Amino acid sequence: MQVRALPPTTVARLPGYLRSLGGLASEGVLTTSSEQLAELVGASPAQLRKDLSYLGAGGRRGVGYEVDHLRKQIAQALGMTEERRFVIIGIGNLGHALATYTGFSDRGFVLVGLFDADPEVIGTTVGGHAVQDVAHLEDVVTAADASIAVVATPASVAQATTDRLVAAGVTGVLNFAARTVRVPDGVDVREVDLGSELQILGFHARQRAGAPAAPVESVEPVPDPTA
Amino acid sequence: MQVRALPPTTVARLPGYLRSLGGLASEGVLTTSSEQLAELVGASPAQLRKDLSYLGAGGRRGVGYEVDHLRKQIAQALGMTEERRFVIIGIGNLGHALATYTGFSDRGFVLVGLFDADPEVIGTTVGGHAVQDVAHLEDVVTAADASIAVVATPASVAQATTDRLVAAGVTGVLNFAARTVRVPDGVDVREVDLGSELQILGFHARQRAGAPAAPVESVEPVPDPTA
DNA sequence: TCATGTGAACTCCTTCACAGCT
DNA sequence: AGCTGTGAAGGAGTTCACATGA
Repeated sequence: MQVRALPPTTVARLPGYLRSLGGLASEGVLTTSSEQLAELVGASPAQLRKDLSYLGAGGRRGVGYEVDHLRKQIAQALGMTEERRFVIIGIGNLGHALATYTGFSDRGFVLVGLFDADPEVIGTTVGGHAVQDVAHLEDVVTAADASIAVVATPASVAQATTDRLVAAGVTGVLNFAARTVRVPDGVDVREVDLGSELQILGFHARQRAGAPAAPVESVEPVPDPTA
Repeated sequence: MQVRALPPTTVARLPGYLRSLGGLASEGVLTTSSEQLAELVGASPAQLRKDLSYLGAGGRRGVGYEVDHLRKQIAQALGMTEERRFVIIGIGNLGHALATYTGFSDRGFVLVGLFDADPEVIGTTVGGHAVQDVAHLEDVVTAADASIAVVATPASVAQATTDRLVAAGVTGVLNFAARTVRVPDGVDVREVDLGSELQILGFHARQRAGAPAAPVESVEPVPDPTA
């Protein structure tokens, strides 16, 4: 046996590892260490070794990891050995950018359909794909056997759209709509709310401005003046 | 005293709570319960109460939370009582979409500058803002007192751009570039890698296809056949 | 000698369950 | 009676530190 159960946190870090390994490979590096790779991805060497050990990564003690082998190993764990087809629903500003984003195809994902509900948008070509009427969503998802969908619709229709996608056989949803969507067990959702990301940064900016909240990691251990 | 220290996980959930509360408010709902709100955001009631208790949320036992008061409380915790100015660097497909994305201004963030290095892009107008030469980055960040930056540059210049931003006084960076950026203590980064998000979904898709890895949550508690 | 692999300690987060107000 | 607030229990993830093997 090789792989048992990967903690979700480990899975979430694997793409980053793979990215950095790709960088090393393109520089002609053949072997790396947990310390070097950790530095590149911004993690601790111990965490990296623990993560890789779940994969049965096959590092050599005293030597390190073979870059190429490690890449294959992670790619396999992430299911990149098979082709994954995906669709994008909602071709507004964000959907448009996502449709032309090279980061998806770079990683082996194949875009098989763009959909929108706006007659003005339907029929236009974006990134080499004609935008189709969202009414035909199920047909395409089924015919192309798409397992992943990117939802970039207005918040008001995000849930209904997701329900349709799931009914059509999609098992993974990347949701950019400003609304949390519910899915049945066995289906996976990742919520990406760009506004929330800024707000989280805003929280920390507030801390720095001297607001009464979370402990600010001061460089020097200042003695508590209230003590 | 009111607020002490918010766990990072709690901070990350607050924007979602705020979003759902906004929905309730627009429906004219005056009071809510941890159970109702938890259902909306997809969390457990206990977690919600715990999170809100860190804020000194002021729910009434036997009654619930006053929607309007709670919104103010969370908004304050997130530093939304002050205006936050931000800039976007890299006006490619993604940067373009981000510049016209309404989710930022909806939440009180004020865009004060767009930057790019491409002469073809510099001078064009996107979302009512003229794209400026990235050479002038520091001037604008300083003059407008921008505390947050959105990095949507090619990976190759993401680190250098971030360094410049930090030197100019930015304390929060939202990084979309396909490379992890390093920042000094006291500066906050959030990495959003869209390709990674799909890959994480790809992992789970692979599980479902019957791959030898993580435990699939089966609907029925199947007895272990190896026992 | 060197860097991995890994049990164990530790820290953090979540869930539980009920006391405490309204 | 009802729902929050919260110690305490439980679970998960991270870090430590060293045995292990090249």
